[in-house]
Amino acid sequence: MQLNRLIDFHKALADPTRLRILILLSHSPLHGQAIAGKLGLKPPTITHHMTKLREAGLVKERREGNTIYFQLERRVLEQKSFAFCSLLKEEETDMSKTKGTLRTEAIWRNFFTPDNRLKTIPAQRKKRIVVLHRIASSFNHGQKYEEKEINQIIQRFHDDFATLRRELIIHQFMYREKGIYELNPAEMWPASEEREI
Amino acid sequence: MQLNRLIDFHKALADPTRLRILILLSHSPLHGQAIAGKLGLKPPTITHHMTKLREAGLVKERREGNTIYFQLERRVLEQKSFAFCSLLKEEETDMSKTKGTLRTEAIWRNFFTPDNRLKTIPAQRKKRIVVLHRIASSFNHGQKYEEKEINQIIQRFHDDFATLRRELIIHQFMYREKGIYELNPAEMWPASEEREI
DNA sequence: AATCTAATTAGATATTTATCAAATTAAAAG
DNA sequence: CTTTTAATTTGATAAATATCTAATTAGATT
Repeated sequence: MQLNRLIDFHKALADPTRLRILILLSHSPLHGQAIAGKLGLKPPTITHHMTKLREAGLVKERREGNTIYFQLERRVLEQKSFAFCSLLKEEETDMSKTKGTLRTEAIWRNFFTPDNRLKTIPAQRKKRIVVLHRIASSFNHGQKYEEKEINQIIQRFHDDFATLRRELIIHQFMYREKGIYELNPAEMWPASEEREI
Repeated sequence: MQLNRLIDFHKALADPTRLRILILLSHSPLHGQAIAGKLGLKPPTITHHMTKLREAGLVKERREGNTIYFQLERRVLEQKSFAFCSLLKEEETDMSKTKGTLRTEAIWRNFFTPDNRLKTIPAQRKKRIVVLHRIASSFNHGQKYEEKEINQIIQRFHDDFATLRRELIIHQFMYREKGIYELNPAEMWPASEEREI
């Protein structure tokens, strides 16, 4: 499991001293004693923290003569910041693959072609919701979309993107603000089946 | 300082048990005993962890009869995941507002050590101007300096104070009159910048 | 070779924290 | 009002960890 890497990353950011170190390094690279000086700590303490930051991949170092400069790895920071969110998303799609109920699958078979096109928009509300679920899942949580992009993506399923777009809003899969669309959190999505709890 | 909130957030994600809880909740809301069962832990332990997750804003709860369902707050998770990156970016733009553009910072990183020494005198005129800017800024407008003082101050940056002093004059950062030096008004200083990216 | 400097390691201490068993509380159901 | 049930609080324990001083190491410089 690579959960451990994730934990080490979050542990690295779970300490005030280390956050302050990273903030300092965001201005410019620094060597150990400079950091110690600015934070009012002793060099061994800095070594301790730099070890953890290094293990998390958040800093790299270069030697210059006798002194070692530490330097922030911004890209790693950004990648790992979202790692857990991504993991949850994977889990989610895995789940819906294995857990999609028979009933749902039947609806899919009826309304989607094998290459993922929507044959017709279901008239019955419950079936329509199931279909909308699948369409909404092609968008990413947290990402903002312009109407053009929305239409494009919906059109991969069906040509009547206007109706489907409106349905996504009506049933709270997404919301619109000043022409920008974004997914609602999954908890706001309508349940497509009975509750399982 | 809202650093504490950030720390609490990362602490929340810095424990394997809590990550597993969040993964469970990403599938569906669950009540305490269910979580305890799935993880092979006792209810008090779950209470302990849910307290921390709640304080970090990562879960909310709803009561149903006697049992309490916990539910993941995806939006909060996504927002806070990037919070520290955003903070660093703000820091950075603050820096460049007060101290110069990104390009300037790159030059600084290349030519100055972290403790403000000039590694080498840039050969390229534009870069030299940027460097001279920083050195000239250590003098006060309106104050008169003797050559000895000038040398001393420049020497804090680089041992070749003669060259740098001459450059400061040539590029009109300062002028000399009867052995007395003084800064020119800032409007006479050469522009160090082309444009920001 | 001898010395200097920055960094690291080792060892000690105090704080935090993950976990559990036992006791208690809160709310619903009888 | 009493009982039931899930959750919480309390108190204890073991593990992790942030910090320091003192000793050591790794590289440069003389």
